[in-house]
Amino acid sequence: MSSAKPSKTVPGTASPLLAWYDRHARVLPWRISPDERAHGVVADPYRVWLSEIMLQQTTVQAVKPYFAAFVTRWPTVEDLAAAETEDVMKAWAGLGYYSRARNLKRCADVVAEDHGGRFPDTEEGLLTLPGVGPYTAAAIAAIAFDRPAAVVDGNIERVFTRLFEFETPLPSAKSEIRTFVAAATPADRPGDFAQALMDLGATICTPRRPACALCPLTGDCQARKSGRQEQFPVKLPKKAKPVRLGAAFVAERGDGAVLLVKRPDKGLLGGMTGLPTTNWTVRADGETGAKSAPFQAEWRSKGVISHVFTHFELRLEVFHAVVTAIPDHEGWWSDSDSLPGEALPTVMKKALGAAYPALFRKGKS
DNA sequence: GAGCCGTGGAT
DNA sequence: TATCCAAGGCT
Repeated sequence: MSSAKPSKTVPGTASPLLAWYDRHARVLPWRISPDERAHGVVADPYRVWLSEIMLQQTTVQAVKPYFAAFVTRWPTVEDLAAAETEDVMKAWAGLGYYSRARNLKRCADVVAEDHGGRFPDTEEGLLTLPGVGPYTAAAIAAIAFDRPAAVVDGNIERVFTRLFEFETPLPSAKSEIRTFVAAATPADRPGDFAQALMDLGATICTPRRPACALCPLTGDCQARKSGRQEQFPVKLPKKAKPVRLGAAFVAERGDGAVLLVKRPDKGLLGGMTGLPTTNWTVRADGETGAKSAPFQAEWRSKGVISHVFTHFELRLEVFHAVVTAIPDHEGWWSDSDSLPGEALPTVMKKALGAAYPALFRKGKS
């Protein structure tokens, strides 16, 4: 239940917002500026789609270099469809949420093979694509095809829960928010409208200390009127993150190459490259020491690295050994030339950094 | 609906 | 240091 009353329209919202956007739109590599759009420049659906997938739960700053690398290497959806999944995973390494990368490749294949290389231009059609959910379908429909879709992301949730003081905690309030956004979305410039709301949420209507004095909607905002703008959105309390323990093993061959393995396609770090590890368990038992190594060697501890995942914290003890006899073990040996290009998630680079401080500093390659 | 799924920057 | 959280989707 919400204290906000349903309404068919949101008077005065679209016009001042778009006027603000015309002056203050962020300049982003995947974006058509409001001026360009007004002069008939059309967005490239491939770039809009790629950016929207990368931006899921990920900051603009983190996405920028990945977006540039992808569009340089794979300028069109056909190019991406022709790529090897393994190369896509390598290019995605470090960005997180790796199921996005697999779905990205699957989606490119579907668009290339089933849709003649053209993205569906309706929300319903886009929703059928792998990795494209309600938000992304609406965003692509609005931004790439200028359709009046109700785009609701985290920014827009924050803006609307403040405008109308939604007391219902997220995520329960989502459907109600969507109704309000749909009512507010104009038939004219729906793509710019959605991007304007997101820019407003990112730069003015921020989670903490929103700059209400600079907001084009400040006169329409109920939370601002009552001075409770920082109380919204209301969210359910979060669960504490348990700690899991484990061990990782850096086996070095005589020539310096390191043994790597491919992780299962599903689950944590699915489809990515990693070091051989134990299972990661909440119990500090015999499965976390050198004796749990995949094969016999002169294992020496190189310390414990800590890494925080979405739903648990990992403390990983890293063991290193120079192996003389080549062990019978799955995987491949990667030398110093190929190692930086492997599909290694950040936690694995951290573990390698414990064994080779000079090569992997702070988890970077 | 709720759990799973990464990472790095800001405060 | 601890906490939050950023253009969510899948199961």
